[in-house]
Amino acid sequence: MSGGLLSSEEFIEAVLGAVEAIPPGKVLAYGDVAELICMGGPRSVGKVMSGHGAGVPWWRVIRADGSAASGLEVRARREWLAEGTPLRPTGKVDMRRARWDGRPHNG
DNA sequence: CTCTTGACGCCGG
DNA sequence: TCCGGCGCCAAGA
Repeated sequence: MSGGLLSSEEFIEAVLGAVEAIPPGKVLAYGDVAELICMGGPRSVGKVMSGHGAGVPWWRVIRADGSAASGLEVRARREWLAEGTPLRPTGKVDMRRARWDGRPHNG
């Protein structure tokens, strides 16, 4: 099954795995996810989220400026409020406080 | 191979 | 803060 090189499914699994690992109240930018899994780029991550993000906490993956994806602003805001994600007066996520460092919060 | 299109990112004005 | 421009990565026509 392995074509040798990275299959698209592996990339998809890597992205979804990283997203599931984000603790509640924290977020990652699309580019952060790409760096975390050392694969692809922000555009590619967005592509995966668009097609396979329904089963993971998609609201924890946002733009680098703290805003949610187009069409999902309202739903995302609801989730952010529900799990206590640090928000700015502008309605965007406070990236400075909410950005996940990538390490288990248990420590 | 070239052009266009995305749940993107950074810089300038 | 709002826009426009350019770069980046992958897929489709």
